This record gives sequence, C-alpha cells and structure tokens, in this order.
Amino acid sequence: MAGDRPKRVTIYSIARECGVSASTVSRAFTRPEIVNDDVREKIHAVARRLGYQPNKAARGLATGRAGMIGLLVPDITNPFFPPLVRSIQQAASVADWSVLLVDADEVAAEETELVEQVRSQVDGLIVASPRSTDADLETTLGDIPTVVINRVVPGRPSVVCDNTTALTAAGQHLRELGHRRFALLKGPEASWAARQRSEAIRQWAADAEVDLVESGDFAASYDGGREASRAFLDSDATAAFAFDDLMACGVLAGLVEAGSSVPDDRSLVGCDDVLLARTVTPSLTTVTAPVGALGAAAIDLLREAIGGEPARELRLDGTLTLRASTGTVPVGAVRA
Amino acid sequence: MAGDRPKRVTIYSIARECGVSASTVSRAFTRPEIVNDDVREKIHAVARRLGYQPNKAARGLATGRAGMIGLLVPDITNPFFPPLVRSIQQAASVADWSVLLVDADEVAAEETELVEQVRSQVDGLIVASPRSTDADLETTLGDIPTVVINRVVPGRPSVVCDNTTALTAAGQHLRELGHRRFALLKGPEASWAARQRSEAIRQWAADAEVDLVESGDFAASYDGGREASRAFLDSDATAAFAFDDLMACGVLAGLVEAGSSVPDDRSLVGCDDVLLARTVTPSLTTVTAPVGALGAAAIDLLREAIGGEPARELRLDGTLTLRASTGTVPVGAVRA
DNA sequence: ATGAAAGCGCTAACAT
DNA sequence: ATGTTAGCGCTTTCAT
Repeated sequence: MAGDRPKRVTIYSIARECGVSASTVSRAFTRPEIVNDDVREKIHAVARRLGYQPNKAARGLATGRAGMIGLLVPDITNPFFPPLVRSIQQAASVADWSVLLVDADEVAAEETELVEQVRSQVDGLIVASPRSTDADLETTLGDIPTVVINRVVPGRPSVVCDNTTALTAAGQHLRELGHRRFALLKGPEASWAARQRSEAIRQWAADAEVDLVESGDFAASYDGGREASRAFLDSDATAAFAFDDLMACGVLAGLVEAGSSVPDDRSLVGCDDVLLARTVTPSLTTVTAPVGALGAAAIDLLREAIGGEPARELRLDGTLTLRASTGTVPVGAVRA
Repeated sequence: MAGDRPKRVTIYSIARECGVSASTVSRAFTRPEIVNDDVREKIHAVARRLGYQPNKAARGLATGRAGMIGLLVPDITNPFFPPLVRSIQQAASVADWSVLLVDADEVAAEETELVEQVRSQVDGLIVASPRSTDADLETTLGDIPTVVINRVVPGRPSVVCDNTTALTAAGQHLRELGHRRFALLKGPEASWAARQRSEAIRQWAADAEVDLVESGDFAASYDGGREASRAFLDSDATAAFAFDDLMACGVLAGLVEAGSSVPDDRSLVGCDDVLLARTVTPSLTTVTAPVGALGAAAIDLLREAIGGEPARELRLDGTLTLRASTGTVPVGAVRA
C-alpha cells in the first residue's frame, strides 16, 4: 500500500528526510542551479515520492507574489467570454499564473466591489469589457497592475479588438449587394465596444453616403435582440448591424417571427463570431475577433505592467467573415 | 489629493493608528462581537479610510483555510458550463469562497495534473463532468475534499442531473408522434453523463418495444454532431437522441445540408438546454438541466465534505422541454 | 554550497 | 476585553 501520506508535505518534511535544511529544499525548487547536483536530485526525488506541492499561499506571503491573477468578466454566460477565458488561462499558465475568475453578472456596481475583494490576492488583474465608468474603474483599481480588454482607459494598458476596418468592409459588402438604407442596432451605452462599433458604422455610413437609422441601446443579449428586431422592422432599412452575434440571433428570431426572411428580405451582420454565429440559421455574416491573440496580448501587457513598463494600448483587427445572413437587396426595396 | 497610501495596509498599520494591538484589529474583523463597541467602530473606520483589505493568503496560512475552492471543468467553451460556473460562483461567494477556475481543455491527462497544481491552494474542489477514469481521479484527488458534478464516483459526494425520467418522457412523446425507430447518437465514452443517458434511452426503448440503433461515440461538440448526422441518416430512424444540445446542433446542420428537414422528415432531441437550444432553428426539444440547483448543491456538498460529513450522492431531475425539433413521423416512414 | 534566522500578514491559544 | 506570543510554509538575507 503506497501513498500513506501522514500529514502535509512541506519543505521541512523533505528536508528532514534528506538530511538537509529547509532552505536548501526551497532553493532546490526556486533556484536549482545553485544547489549541488546530487542533493538536488535527491530532494526532487523525495519530493516526487511524497507528492510535495509547494504551498502557493506561503510562497506568496514570503515573496509578495501571489502566483495568481484575477480575471473579471461582466457575464461569463455571454458566449464571447468563454473562449477568451480559455485563451487567457492558457497564456497565464505559461507565465505560471493561476486564474481567479470573477463574474460580475453584468452589474457595474458589482465590478468595483469584486475588484476590491480580489485585489489582495492577485498579482494583477485583467478586466474584460468592464461596464463601470472610467472614474469608478480608476479609483477601485488604484495601483494594482491591470490590463483592460476591449476598452481603452487612459493610463492603463489595454488591448482591444478593433472592428472598424471589418465593419467598414461589411458595409461595403452590403452596399455592393444593393443596400442603401441601414439600421444600427446599438449595444449597451456602458460598453466601450458598443460605442466604438457604432462610431465605426456611423463613420462609414457618412463616407458611403447611405442612410443610417440608429436605435437602442439594447441589451447585449438574445432578448435584447428580440427587442431590436422591432426597431429594425420599423425602420425601412434593408440591412442592419447588430451590436454582437448574440443580439443578432435575437434579431433573427424576431424577424422570422414577424415573417421577414433573412437574407431574402433583410440582411443582418453580427459581431464577434461566437459559436452561435455559425450554428444559427441562417449563419451570421459577422466580424471575427482574434480571441486567442487577445488573451495572449493581455497576459503580455500584464507582465509588462507588473514590471513597471509604461502602459501600451494594443489594437488587434477583427476580420470580416461572410456567411449566410447577408444577401442582395430585395427588388423594389431601393427607394427612389 | 487623497489616496496617498504609502505602503501596504495591514492589521499592524491599523493597530498603530488606533493605539491597539494587532490581535484586536484581527478580532475586530473575524469576531467583531468580542471587541468593545467603541474600539471596533474606530478600527473599522480607520480600516475603511486606509482602504484595508485583509490578505487572504496570510489568513489562509494561519487558519489552514484558503478561502478558495477550485472548479475544474473539462471545456469552458462548451455552453453547458458557463451557467454552471456562474451558479457555483454565486453559491461559493455566500460561503465566502473565491473560485479558481481551471479548464482542462477536454484532455483527461490534463485534469490530473491540474488538480495536482491547485490542490495546495484550495479548501476543496468541484470537478464537473471529469473525463478521467475513476482510478485516476481517486489517486490524484486523494484526501482533498471534492464534490463531483454529473458523475458518480464511489466514496465521493456527487450531484448529478438525472435525465432518465425526462429522456423517457421524450421517448414517449416521440412515440406518441408515431415514431417507432430511433437513433441513439452517443457521446464520449469517457463521459459518465453520456453513459447514463445512453442507458436511460436503451432502457426506455426496450420497455417501449421500439427499435433503437446506436452509433458513436461522437465528440460532444458541434463537429461531433455533424459526424453523427451521417449515422442518423444512414440508420432509417425517424427520430434521434443526441448526447447534448451542442451535438444536436451539429446534427441539425448535417441534416439540413443533406436536404432532410427537421421536424418534417426527422425529429431530434437534445439534452441540457443550453442557450443554443433556444436560438437554433428549429429550436430544440431538449432536457432542461437544473443548473442553478446543481451549483448550489455542489457547494452544500463541498461544505459537508470539508466538515467531515459522509459523502452523499444527490440526483436532481432534468425536465423535458418541448420545442420545435420534434414532430409527427412523416407519412410512409412507419415500417410494416 | 549550505545552514540559521528573520519575516511576509494573519490567527489563535494563552496570558492578563 | 485586550495584549503577547508563537506559528502557518515559504523565501531570503546573512553567516559559515
């Protein structure tokens, strides 16, 4: 019967077993090169045999480095975030960081409180698409190294997915399909990304000299999209930009329910390219976000921030992905 | 300019500021009732002013309680998990636990290694739908309090969603719609839930005296479903049970592509009732899992396990949710 | 190259 | 009710 681990395995138990001091054991793990080959081998062997795992809390206490980062998301339930969480976690683990996930449940007030709670236990923070105001963020974040995803906060390192180019391309695409009147179904005003996307589309519409009717903001959810579909129907636009894919799916459902067919009667483009975008019928023309790169960049920036390097603002371009939700404008729809 | 927090705020800085000992400060937070009202007030006031946050690592070191639990999921990207993660996190936070999320990326070998890594930093573990074998789980888990979700592991507390009743109801429903020949599109053999679901359906089919053709196992993913759709088409079944909604969506896509219409030509039922199930066209008849209750129960069980209480095995019933993917058997499809 | 000792921030006896 | 002290497991000077 192997595996009779009586109590906890610490550097002390190992030290005793090996006839060395605890410091040597510690060194054998943290700076192996400075301990003699034979004793290092022995220590490692014993450690493995005993199933030793360094106590991160203790190490953190001693070093001031927690070995953990906090990841704050507004809504883990939103399909945009799980892949992002994964990519961040993967990048974090190569930097030897665990990830403390915190879900704010889409309420801004929670965000600041939650940050307050985790700040003592982490080396740094990644906050994704926060809903709080800049001012609130600034005061609760204080001097804890933080990188912001999909938002730009003055003085903080950030990495955003820039959808401007792709959204412009989407507009052009629709224009070539004959559309001249567009609906902009706006996302939550509190979302930086929503504002950025709206601005990009506004800009494009002005340049392209097409009509744009804005409505919203709507919740970044399926139900928000249902609501938005009414606005789409009420406008006499033939094509719409939804804030994100989730909302677009709701719009789709609303349109179908109202007897409007996509893409035959109306065209629709989403944003983010979440799983849903591919599985919905018709599949969504959307802007694909570079989620993997986003996560990796966030970790890089965080490392820099902890190292005291100046804050950088990264922008990674989304790319237009053509699918089935966009088509030629229906005959007779083009106004005089 | 407020906010010049010189160094770190500890119980000592507060103690000094208040002219009391550190222990009193500590007590003011951990057992407020045993310290005099006036000094408690003062301590709290100063703490608030200085922005004191107790250092969880230190507290954990001293108490042996980490204030953190680990949550291991096989694939955060699978839409079943985010709502579960949320419900667990909410339940955990009322027990004053933070949640360390660990994504195994669907590879069983990772699971044991990841468990190894976090076990030292958490009070307990919740492992959701693990893919590892019982034996592997048992050895890596060792004596760390653990509750298992959607799987039964001898000797461990567990809470599962029992889909037997609902699946049986689904079968009955389909039978009433005239279906007599069914396809069972099986999920990953390593998944306990998959085996359980298959068994339930097998049982029902035998009792109901209908034909059942099994195929799989298929990956619990959209692509797995695409693959499974072939098997469905090859069998001459008129209705199929997919392992889960995600797979069902893939099946749907495969059928559509092959020119088969749901529910006109074939019926399909999923399982879990993830967001996708509602948004896909046609929306999926599926078994709704009580995700909130699952999370709450898991935390309860974990608390019990940590308290040394004997392991309980909870089963929470899923409920059948009728939607648009099931319909009457097509004329002529009923065999002699 | 290794050991001894102090200390990270906190809690928990044990005094008083 | 409050102060003193020791110690959680680890790292890190400082000696040797």
